[in-house]
Amino acid sequence: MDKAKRHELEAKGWSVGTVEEFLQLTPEESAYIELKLKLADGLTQRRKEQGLPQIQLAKRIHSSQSRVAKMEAGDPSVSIDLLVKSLLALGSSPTDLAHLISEKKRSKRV
Amino acid sequence: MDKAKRHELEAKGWSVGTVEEFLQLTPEESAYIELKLKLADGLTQRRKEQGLPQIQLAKRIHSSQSRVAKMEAGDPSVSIDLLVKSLLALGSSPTDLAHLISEKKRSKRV
DNA sequence: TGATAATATGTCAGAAAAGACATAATATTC
DNA sequence: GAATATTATGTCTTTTCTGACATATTATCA
Repeated sequence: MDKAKRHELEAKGWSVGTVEEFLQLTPEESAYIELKLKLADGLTQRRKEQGLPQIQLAKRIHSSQSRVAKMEAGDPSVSIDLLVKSLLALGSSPTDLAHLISEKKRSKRV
Repeated sequence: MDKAKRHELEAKGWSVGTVEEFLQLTPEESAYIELKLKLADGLTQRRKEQGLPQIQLAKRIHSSQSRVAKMEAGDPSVSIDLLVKSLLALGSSPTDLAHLISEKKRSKRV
């Protein structure tokens, strides 16, 4: 957010902070969530590279389309374990995972 | 294992292979297990660096000494999630985790 | 547009992982 | 080598995660 926008909002009585602040997350909690989101994004990326719909990936990992959707959304109900297993099933190497993890956050298109 | 040793064992009727072969693990399964062991080793390493006994780490992450022991042993009953959360609690950054993951296996002292 | 494919969301029973406790096995120190 | 600290193992109960299903929402394209 740029300074002008922040000041405009604050002038209108909004308190502007990070999502982390808003949700009262500890640094570890937000690090954990960001990690998960990086893996989630990586999964979507890899799946699309291989031209697979979620249902196909689901079959490959013996899961369901809905769970794949939740994985890619970084839903709280999915574990890092499942994400890692899925990435491995798509052919990611440990090094690939390391890259995903240390990568900068990719911003969402608007 | 060196060639001489292998031949010696095979001469005696042993079939020599990898643990992976022995346990009939798929590549993804063994990649998953190796990943877990790397995190487990990293955890032990970090904990000792900070001079903490397992019970102390346990308290910090609101868990128990026995679970920490199982984590460090890479026990099947512990998830990657828990390992990651513990590493984060010890101050590891995402980059640190990435390093752990892409590191070569450390051999056990004999 | 309407038809169809792809994704997202909500729910639930069963499976997996969690913390906790007791206790066994090792290290460490005196 | 006894005393103590640390780590490992086994087994409970409870909590969390999973796959599956139904269904809603959103893209894609004829």
